[in-house]
Amino acid sequence: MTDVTMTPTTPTRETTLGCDACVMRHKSDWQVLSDDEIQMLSRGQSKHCYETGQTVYAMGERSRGVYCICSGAVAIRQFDPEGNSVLLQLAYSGDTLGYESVLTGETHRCSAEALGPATVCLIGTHTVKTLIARNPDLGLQFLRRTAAKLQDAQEKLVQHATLSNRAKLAHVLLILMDRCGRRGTDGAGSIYLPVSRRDLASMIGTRHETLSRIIGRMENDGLAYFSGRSVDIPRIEALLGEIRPQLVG
Amino acid sequence: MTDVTMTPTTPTRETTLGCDACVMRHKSDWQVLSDDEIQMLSRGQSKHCYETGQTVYAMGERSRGVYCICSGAVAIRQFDPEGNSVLLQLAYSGDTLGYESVLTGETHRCSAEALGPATVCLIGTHTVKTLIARNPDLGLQFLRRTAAKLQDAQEKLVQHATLSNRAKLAHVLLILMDRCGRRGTDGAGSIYLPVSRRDLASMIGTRHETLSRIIGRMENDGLAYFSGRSVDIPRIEALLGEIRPQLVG
DNA sequence: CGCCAGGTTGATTTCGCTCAAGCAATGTGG
DNA sequence: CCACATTGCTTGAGCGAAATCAACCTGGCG
Repeated sequence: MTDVTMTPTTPTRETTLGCDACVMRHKSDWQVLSDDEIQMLSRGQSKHCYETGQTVYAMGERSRGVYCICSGAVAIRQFDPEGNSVLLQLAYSGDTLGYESVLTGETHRCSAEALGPATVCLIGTHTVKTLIARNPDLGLQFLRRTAAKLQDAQEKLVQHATLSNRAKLAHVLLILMDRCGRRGTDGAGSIYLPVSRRDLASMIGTRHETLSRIIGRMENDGLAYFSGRSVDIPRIEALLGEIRPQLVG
Repeated sequence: MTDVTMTPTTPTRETTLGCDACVMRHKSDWQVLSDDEIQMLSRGQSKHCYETGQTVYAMGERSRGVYCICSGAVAIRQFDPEGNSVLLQLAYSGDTLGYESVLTGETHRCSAEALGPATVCLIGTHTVKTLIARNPDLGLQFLRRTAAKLQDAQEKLVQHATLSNRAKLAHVLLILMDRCGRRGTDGAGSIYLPVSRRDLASMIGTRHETLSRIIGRMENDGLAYFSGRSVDIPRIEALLGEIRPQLVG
């Protein structure tokens, strides 16, 4: 049972450059906007800096708009009534968060928490709605993104239903490898995990003690070596082979 | 290990009324269309009748457009490499399916199968894209729908990670109760299940043998009585109480 | 009639959860 | 600088839940 109290949301407010100068200008969903729409975006936005562990928005909170990550990584979690948390998604710079709540008008279903120092822009509800009405491509872009996330979530559901915990861990490691891993020359790789063991455990739907044991067994089998938040993977294909363990024929 | 071969997709083609006369005209996502856009929809659409078990579209198939259910129920499944299937979603009349693939241009990630006699309209890719471009509200409607489905899928993920199989079954029963159940006078209810035990088991992420045992225990505890596809629930609130079993302190 | 698919039940084993202790790193206040 | 609490992780023992393998039942159908 974890403590549900969160670090108070008191990020530093910044009033510097507009969105036209943003590094993510051409890499985010907002790339479909024209120059004057970007100006409109700039005016309806405010940039905030978060420290590790600070809350960008909290579950149950009223939506104030959507959040666009300029730098850093953000964890999207949901808490169950007992206070346990499940890490649903990792978001990185360029990702836009929280538009579900803007669309439905309901409160946030998830919390968003900075995993390290992060800068995030809040784009007010009114501005978002105006921009979507003005440029339908933005809505389409969000639709494409949401559809992709839905497929992702469904794939996870299938895996939770069919794979062993060990296979699920292997899968998560491969995904993290793509995202924040460095590839070696000979099919080897290494990852610096952006999350704690507890979160990693919640991602594969198990307890942290069980995760510990799985890690131990994986090290015994020479699949992956964990030390703090660093993971070394001698042969990446070996992890791939773990994903269908029961297919030994 | 189930057989992956499917009943051939040879639905009866119908060339009767247009979409303006459809019963779902004002209940589906297409309700945002104007009269002449509905005419356009009618011309770009073809209606098909499916028998129980017939495939509307199959996983891996190229997308031909989106599918709008006029009547009947459709199961959305995914198969894993071993041939096991996971039932991801139940769709009913008024629901629109398969637009993810239209948007991404990829092949279908899931299969759709008629659970009983069903009539489904196929709206060709070109028509869909034209209509979305012409009336942005349609895209927004799809976005809202997709966002809702995403929240749904995420909620399921949290439940798979935290709840027991018994609690998950209780939850699924409550959802089915809303969808296809009849409420009694005194807090009782009954459901006619639209799916087999195997599918029900896959919905809660377990084997059908285990489901059988859970059902047995639930009957012992007087929570729900199963007979074929009929379920009788004496007290619906009792099921609700099952969902947080470990909260007894 | 025999066959088959779908469902139930039983026996056995594996796996993961729970509770509990221990340990290292970090922080805090005297 | 040290005693002490806290946090994150690991490890162990015992137990309960679920997977697996297998037999068996039942109703529908050629």
